[in-house]
Amino acid sequence: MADADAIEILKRKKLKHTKQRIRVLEDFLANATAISQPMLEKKLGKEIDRVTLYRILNTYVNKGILHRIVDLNGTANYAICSSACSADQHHDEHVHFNCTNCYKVYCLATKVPAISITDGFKADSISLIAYGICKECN
Amino acid sequence: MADADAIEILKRKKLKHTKQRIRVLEDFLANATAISQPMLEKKLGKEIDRVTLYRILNTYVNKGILHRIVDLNGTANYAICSSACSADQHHDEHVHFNCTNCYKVYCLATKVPAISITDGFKADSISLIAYGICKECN
DNA sequence: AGATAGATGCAATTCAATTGCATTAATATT
DNA sequence: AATATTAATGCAATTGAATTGCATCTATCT
Repeated sequence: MADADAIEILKRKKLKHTKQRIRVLEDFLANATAISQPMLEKKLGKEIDRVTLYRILNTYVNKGILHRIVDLNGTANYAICSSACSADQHHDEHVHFNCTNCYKVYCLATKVPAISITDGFKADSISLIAYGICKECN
Repeated sequence: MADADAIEILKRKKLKHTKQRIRVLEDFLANATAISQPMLEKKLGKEIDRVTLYRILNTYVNKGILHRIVDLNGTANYAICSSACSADQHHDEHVHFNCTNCYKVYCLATKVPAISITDGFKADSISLIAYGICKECN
């Protein structure tokens, strides 16, 4: 069952495994696609309080379980990290696609290319988002 | 004077040159750096109504005068486009840097590398944002 | 089982952004 | 130059995402 996977991840990250955290994590494990907070909230209904959901998502981002993608509207979207991600560093980042029509965010297979950063700036992570029309809207 | 430049640009884009539009455009011409809507609003004080400012910024993005960079917080930042930008296409895009400490957005000299997009997706523009500690905060 | 540290839920609040509508200003027309 | 037309502005109200404080509850540790 998916429960086991979720609990396993929480243990590894030294997080208490509450009903709510398991519920959210399971959802991400079941769907490889990115989802926005508002959509996730709608999906969960009254299972989890809005504030709790925000806090869980933040915790997961900080622990390297989820990555956050801010879309065109400035709304946070979340997707599960590759196993290589840790609390300190988010590795192996891929390109995201943000549809200008339906606003959905996709994780593409394309990896973010290495870039050179101007002297004096210290980059921790890089986000590459392509904007356009997605497969579904085409 | 800067006024002339701003009016020239507005003419070229077939936009009415109102006092407010000139004021905003001048500001961007004088400062090559990106600025957020809230900061710009604070800077302008009561010179321009908040809603008008939002509308001017949107118009400028649509006409290819400014480009919009959504930062970590989901807040819109704006910077002047290269001369190559048009209403239809934003060309010649460069890498942006978003400081995780002061939240400022910088336009770096580095160009966004070409990437291959998964079949079925049609990318119109690409945004590459590096997150980390900026020159000032270091 | 009891202690304790941390997570949750609720109410209230902040802050960015948008909408509707009346007013005003800029261009076009005569 | 005055008027008509079209678009931009300003104000009030509203939406929607995200955050904070605080009381309550729950998972882990002893």
